[in-house]
Amino acid sequence: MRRIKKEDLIGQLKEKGLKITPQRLAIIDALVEIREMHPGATLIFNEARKKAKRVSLSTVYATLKEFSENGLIKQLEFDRMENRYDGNLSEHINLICKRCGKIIDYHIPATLEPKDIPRKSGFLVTDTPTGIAGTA
Amino acid sequence: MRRIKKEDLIGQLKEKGLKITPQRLAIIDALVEIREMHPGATLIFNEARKKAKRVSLSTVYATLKEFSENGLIKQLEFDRMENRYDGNLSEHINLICKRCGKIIDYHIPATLEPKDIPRKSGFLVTDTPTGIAGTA
DNA sequence: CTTATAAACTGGAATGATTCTGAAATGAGA
DNA sequence: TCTCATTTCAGAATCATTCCAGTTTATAAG
Repeated sequence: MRRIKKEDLIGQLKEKGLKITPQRLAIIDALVEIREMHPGATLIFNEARKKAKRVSLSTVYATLKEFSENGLIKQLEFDRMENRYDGNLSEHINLICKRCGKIIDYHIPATLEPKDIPRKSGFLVTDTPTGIAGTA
Repeated sequence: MRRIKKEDLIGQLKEKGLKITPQRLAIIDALVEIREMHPGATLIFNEARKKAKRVSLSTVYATLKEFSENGLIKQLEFDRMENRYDGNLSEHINLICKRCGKIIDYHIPATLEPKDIPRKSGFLVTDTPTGIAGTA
């Protein structure tokens, strides 16, 4: 699984003409370090605060939104729970439990047909890279 | 990817009648060494300072401007806006379990019509990584 | 080797735009 | 209704860059 790299994110910030601030660096650090899961804004906020004292929750939200709008990270939105943010833009599917909130990056063998997914996993598609408009 | 050569730059300085100063040499060194990234003025400044103690940020700005005005370096080294990270958004679906909490990365076969996924799999599409929010 | 002088350098201040903050508002779920 | 995640907003702070005035320096001419 590919991991996000700090330099990559910073480089993309520059390319997009976004400014590099201590807050953004702290958030990037948090994203890089909390790699074992799909962190929500609150967790990122807490982690970022360890890096830079002056980070507000509003900024975390705004920054994550900014980042995902610019393709630096992926924002995973769900009906009934806190948003999660995914720094891993490689080929994978995010599965999220609506009940307990756990998120897993899972790689399915190429032989598995999409139509078999519901039967085998009972999961719900919440994100696709091919441009499908979202649906409730 | 084009490479910058130190001797080239120095030679061009002479041709253009520009003076060869320690600061400019330091900046050239910095440019040569960090050419794999998209260095901003600040990064070049920091790098140049390692070479020559006496370099100011003002000088870095002025020098970079001077250099690009004289064609020594291409402007794209500093302010190109296009994304150099191609292929970040790969073909995959994010799946979320509504019941048990598992997450699955599913690689979409070329034959599968994205908009058929919800119907065929029983999954729900709520987001796309192309920057178009598809969230319901 | 000097000297003259235009070019280059410096630190700080100015600039315009972006970003941050904290509190209050919103909105959906329990 | 209560709670919690998220958004909004206006003013404050910060960022990247340029500008400026005074000082230093590279280099060509003597």
